Amino acid sequence: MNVFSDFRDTVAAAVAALQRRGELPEGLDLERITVEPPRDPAHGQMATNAALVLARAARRRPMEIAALLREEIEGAAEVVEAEVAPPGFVNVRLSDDLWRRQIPVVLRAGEDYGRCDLGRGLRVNDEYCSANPTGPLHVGHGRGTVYGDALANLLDFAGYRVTREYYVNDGGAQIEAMARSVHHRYRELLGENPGPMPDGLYPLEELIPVAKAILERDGDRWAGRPEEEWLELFGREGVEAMMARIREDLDALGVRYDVFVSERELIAAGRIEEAIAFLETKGLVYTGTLPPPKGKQMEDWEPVPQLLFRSTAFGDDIDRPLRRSNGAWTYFAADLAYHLDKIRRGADLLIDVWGADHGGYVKRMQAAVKALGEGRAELVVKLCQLVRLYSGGEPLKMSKRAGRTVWLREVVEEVGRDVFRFIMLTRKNDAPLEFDLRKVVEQSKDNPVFYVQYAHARICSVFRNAAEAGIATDPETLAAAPLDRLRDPAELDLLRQMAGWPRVVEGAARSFEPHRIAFYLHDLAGAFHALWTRGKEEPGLRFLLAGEPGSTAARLAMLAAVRRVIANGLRLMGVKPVEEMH
RNA sequence: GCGCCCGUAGCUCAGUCGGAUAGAGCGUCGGCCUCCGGAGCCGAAGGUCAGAGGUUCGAGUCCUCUCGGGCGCGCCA
Repeated sequence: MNVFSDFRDTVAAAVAALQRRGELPEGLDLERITVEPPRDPAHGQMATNAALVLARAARRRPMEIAALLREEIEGAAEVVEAEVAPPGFVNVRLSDDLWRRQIPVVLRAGEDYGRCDLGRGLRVNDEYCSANPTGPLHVGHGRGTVYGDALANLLDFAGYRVTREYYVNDGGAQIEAMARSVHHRYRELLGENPGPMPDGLYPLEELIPVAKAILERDGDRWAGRPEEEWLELFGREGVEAMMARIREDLDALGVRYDVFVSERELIAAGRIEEAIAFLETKGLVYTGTLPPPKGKQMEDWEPVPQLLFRSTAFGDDIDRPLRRSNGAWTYFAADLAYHLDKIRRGADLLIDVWGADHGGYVKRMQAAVKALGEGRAELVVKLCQLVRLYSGGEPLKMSKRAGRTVWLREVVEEVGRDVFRFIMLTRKNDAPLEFDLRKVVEQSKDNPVFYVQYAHARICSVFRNAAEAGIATDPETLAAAPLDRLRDPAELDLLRQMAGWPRVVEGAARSFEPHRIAFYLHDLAGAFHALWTRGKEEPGLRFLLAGEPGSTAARLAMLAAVRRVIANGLRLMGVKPVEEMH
């Protein structure tokens, strides 16, 4: 299917041949054998460590095994040259033709080029963003949201069955706080002058329209009434309005979900009791008293017997409370119900994307999933570090106080969806990310998005020029192109980079690291830009050559394939490939 | 005090399942626009991979410890 997995088969065949000849023992562990393009081009285009890995079990010297492997591999198809390098690598040069033949492979596969079956249809539930419905999304939410969305694209492409999910925390104390905030605004609108927004409530301006809508519909009937009468209504109206706003924010980012799950509905359906009853049957729930946290001053700490989940049985540091002293369920209890719900809906792998400030929650949730899934479901938590926002080198403080928060949508509207998404994916999820608003819009040089998009646009430009010159660019012509005209090292280098795409997809999917796509595309674009500039110095290397229809067709086929790979990569990132730069 | 994450070039960061002489962008210095789009290309300088042990044929990568930074640490979500 791709050059790398094919060569892996070649190596495996060579090992098997040596086993038949009695040079290597049977029953070797081939798992640790790797096949990879060496960093140093002097080491060929493909290298394997097979001899090094097998030496111990085979009780032979690595160099001896390597020499034997070299003989076998040299006879294999597409291998031009194989050599042994100390301490026992076998380095291989593959035929130019093999690389050229990747062009029709790419063109035929089209949008599916790079798709693989790594996931084998495994059902993945990918939950990301899940911001509380108490306000619009801010910039900090954007990173996890883009990460989770790109990860979903990636895993889908790698053969997983992905559900994209948003957990709406519409049931906790924060909703009551929002309800009171709306009521406060309601009283303001009635001219009651209730004073400044009390601490712990939300001073967001975005809640004023919610209060206004209630006022217009219900008049002053909730004024001066006890909380029990209006709290739920105000909370529900607030959640509805904020979720509508959040959906707009998600739209602006180009993020779509399959499922929104409401915490309130789970609770109303008795799912918490269900989850806890299930754990009780396993003997994992008990009433006990937790020790005070060490090293942290807790003046008001009092020993309180609570209903606890025995998470220590699954690697957590302490057992975790399920009920508060006032009898209410903890957030963790609701999360048990929610994760049980995910498992029951049929997920083999759960992915939770959280902010780094939730790191302390990982162990207990993994313990919970182990207990609830009885070992059948796995929970992977990906923590996204903070986004440090700057403007022209000056840090922007993002405090919770009203007016200082930077809303996601403002930023997306300012820099554009594609730029925002790409930048969010230029860092590993567990590394902090610097985002400078002004640099990103003013200085495109600092912006890897444009570098990649420029490559795509330049290729499109070549095709526009070809069309103007009356050169055929239809798929049949490109498919019939004499690809052996592609002989320049820079051309072959570009083809080799391009052929690495399936390997990048696999690696990125395996490690849940969509950022690898961004770096790969940057490198691929680099190889293309380099070739482009060579054409300035050596006119014979230009893509469109008057009087040489064969070479022109071959180069157009190559460009079409490279453009395809760039487009596929950008698509997984959720970034639009552009045909022209402005 | 405990747990999790991080420490790689002046800055921001990559670094493949443990592979060979550690890379990119920005910044600095020097080159390339009669020519398919210069938002581009080529070159130079810049590194005790925080430190010390260990495992291994081989460690930026795995293990232990130390130092430094971030996040978190009953009944908040």
